[in-house]
Amino acid sequence: VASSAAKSEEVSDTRARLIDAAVALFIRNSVAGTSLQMIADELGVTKAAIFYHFPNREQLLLAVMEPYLEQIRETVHAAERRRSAAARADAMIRGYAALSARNRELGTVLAFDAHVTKVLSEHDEWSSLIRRQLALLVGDTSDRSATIKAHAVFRGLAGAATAAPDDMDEDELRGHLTDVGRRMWGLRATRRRSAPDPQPMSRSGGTDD
Amino acid sequence: VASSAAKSEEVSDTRARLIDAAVALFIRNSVAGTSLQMIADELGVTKAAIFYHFPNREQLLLAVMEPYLEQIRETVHAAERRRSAAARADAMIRGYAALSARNRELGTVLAFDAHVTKVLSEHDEWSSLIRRQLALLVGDTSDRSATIKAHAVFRGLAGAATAAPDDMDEDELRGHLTDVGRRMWGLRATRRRSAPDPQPMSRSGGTDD
Amino acid sequence: VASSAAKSEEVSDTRARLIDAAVALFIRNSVAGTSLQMIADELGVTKAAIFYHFPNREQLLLAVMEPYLEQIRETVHAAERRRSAAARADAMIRGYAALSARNRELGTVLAFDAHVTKVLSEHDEWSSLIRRQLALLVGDTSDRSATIKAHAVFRGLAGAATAAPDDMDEDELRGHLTDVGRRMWGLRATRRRSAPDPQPMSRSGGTDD
Amino acid sequence: VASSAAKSEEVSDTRARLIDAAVALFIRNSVAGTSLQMIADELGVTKAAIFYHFPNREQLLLAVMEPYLEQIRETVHAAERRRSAAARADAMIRGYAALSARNRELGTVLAFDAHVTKVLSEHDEWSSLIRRQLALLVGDTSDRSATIKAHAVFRGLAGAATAAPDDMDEDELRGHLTDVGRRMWGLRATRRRSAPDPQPMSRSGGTDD
DNA sequence: ACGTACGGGACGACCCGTTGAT
DNA sequence: ATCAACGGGTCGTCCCGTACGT
Repeated sequence: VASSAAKSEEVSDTRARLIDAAVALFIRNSVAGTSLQMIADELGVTKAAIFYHFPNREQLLLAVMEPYLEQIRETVHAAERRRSAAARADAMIRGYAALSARNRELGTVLAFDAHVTKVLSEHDEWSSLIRRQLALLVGDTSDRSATIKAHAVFRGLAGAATAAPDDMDEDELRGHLTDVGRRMWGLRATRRRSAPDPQPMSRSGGTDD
Repeated sequence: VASSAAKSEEVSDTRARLIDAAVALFIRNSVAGTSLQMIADELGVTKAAIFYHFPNREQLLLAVMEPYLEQIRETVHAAERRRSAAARADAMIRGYAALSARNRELGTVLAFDAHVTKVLSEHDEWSSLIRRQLALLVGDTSDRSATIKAHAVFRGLAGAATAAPDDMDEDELRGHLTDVGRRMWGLRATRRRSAPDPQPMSRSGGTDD
Repeated sequence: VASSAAKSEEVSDTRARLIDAAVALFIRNSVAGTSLQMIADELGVTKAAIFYHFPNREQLLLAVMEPYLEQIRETVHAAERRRSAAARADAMIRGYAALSARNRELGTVLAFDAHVTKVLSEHDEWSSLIRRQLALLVGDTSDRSATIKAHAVFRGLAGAATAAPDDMDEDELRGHLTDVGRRMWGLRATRRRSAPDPQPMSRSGGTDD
Repeated sequence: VASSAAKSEEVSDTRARLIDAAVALFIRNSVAGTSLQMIADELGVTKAAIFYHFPNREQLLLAVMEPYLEQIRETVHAAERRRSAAARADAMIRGYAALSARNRELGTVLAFDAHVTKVLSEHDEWSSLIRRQLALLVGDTSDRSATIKAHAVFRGLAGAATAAPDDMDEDELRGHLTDVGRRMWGLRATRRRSAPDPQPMSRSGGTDD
């Protein structure tokens, strides 16, 4: 059992390290600017090693995105369980802020890369996830400005995360992002860790406090 | 005179059409995903024709971005002439909203493409322009959240522009964007629900108050 | 052991055959006139195969030149060990004659090709080797004609080697070249008419006296 | 008449300047390393101007070589008029030395460039000229070493010319080259402008004294 | 006598992916 | 589980030459 476990750890070790190397290079050079050769070189292996663990380039990209998309999935699921539309929106904003704060660099790369967007749109599961994520803010009203505002929230939060100074920790960053996101959406902002806002608001806790 | 004018139109015709084709393809396939061969094919010419009009790929990209960057330059110049910090920030937000509304699709591509960002950072004039654009919002206060908020504004507005429905005209879109931008920045939003601008405007509005 | 040896022979086979093909084509078409496609076609492989064995065209060229440059290095080292200036000059002349006779065709190509000269001048090791080769004849006297004479020797010997009739063997050619070289330099010519060397030699003679 | 003369001067002016520019670039970058575009740029004209004056690249190359080949032709003609074989050889050596000294840089480029050699070999007039040039030294004897020596002379003299220090004037250089050439061929050298050799030798003056 | 605008075809350098051996 | 070796294709760049205008 021990040797088998050790073996399977080793087995998946290279796979995990390949993903890590890919992440690092995606951040440095963007997705399109990173070749399989560069990833292999980063680990000191050959390209063939990559093709052993992944059938092709796209599957490697998907594997890189998986943890990030999983976080989105959880956030969407949690938000969808809220009862009021306002609570759903607030949960989504807080969740997306937390998610962006947690994946400071990779998040921006994945959120804005054209190739990533295209790949996601071709996988039904992911594209429907994106739609549900949007629907949590927009609702099903045909408010002409809602879609625009919702996009502004998502792109704004994702884009702002990379701009954070290096010495700002994840919690503070998440606080700021939640703040901006709520304000964009028309909610009043709660200042975390500072003097709490006395005004009552649609309280719908979960990830905060 | 007529023939001369006709000639000079013809002369720059291919060059202009090359830029148009590049714009269209950049929007469809992103910058990195567009090869010179694709652009040439779009016009039914060979790659050699491209190299006659542009010394290399980067210069073609720069020519594509020029009009967009020129709009940014004008907006920054206009905003910098305001006296109070709040007026400068508001002018910048309104200007960027107008700019994003005017260049609905190309703007998003240029604003988020990693390769574009890199090319711009290598040209001193453009990189300093980007810095000034940011400084108009941030000022020189060392507010830890200001930079984050400013990035959220720019990325949010640029990202939201593409999401607008096709039948929404430029003015309405600009109104919505200005709205979100102002709210993000903590200013009160005016003129919601697309109340039409009463003031006459030279271009399609934005830099005046 | 046998299979391992056979394998390691096979392993470097294509690489060696690429160099051979390059040598043959360099002789026929000069260095500048030989493209990677031509070399690949000669072996029935694709350009990609070349790029697997060499990182770029220049490294292939360097690999082609290496054995030739190694011979120059040995000759220079041997000549520098002589005590008197006259002995050093004579050793260099005899060595260069032997070297030119041994590399009848490739030597001429490499010695005169402008691109080769440029590449060598960019590698410190090679350029200093060329300088030392020259210094062995010129010494550090400021004789105005010495440099000219030395160049005449090197270019003359290298250029004359290709002119040898096909049925002339290496030893006879070397004898003639040594002869001319010595006479150019003002030394008395010995062993004309191809009197065979009585001394035993490791390779095909040249650096011994 | 005056305007016509002025016109035809202007006419051929560009042609001559094109040749000069080509010569300068051939010296700097070798023949193969010089494109028509580079030549056009050097003069500030377009490639079309080149194609007006020369039907193609090869004809331009031929025009560049013409003056140089003309000098060879004269030298060969003069040498062929001598009666004894020794006199012909000496005349050829002196002539080639003078020629190499006069065309210090271009001579080396043309004498060693593989492409030039190939082009010359395709034009009967030039290839026969080269043969006659060689025959003047070799004679028609089938001396196995003669051809080799003759090549050494020509390549040696041409190659040595470029090595001359910049402050050495043409006359001195010619003297040195004549010296080496004669010594290679087995003749005793005459020191020009220095103390003349007292020994008698096959005197066959012409271009010297 | 020369410029404008372009075609057609190379070139070196990468790319992703596959095959067989170990 | 990994490597050596290679195919097939595309990229940006540069080449020579040409048609047409003035």
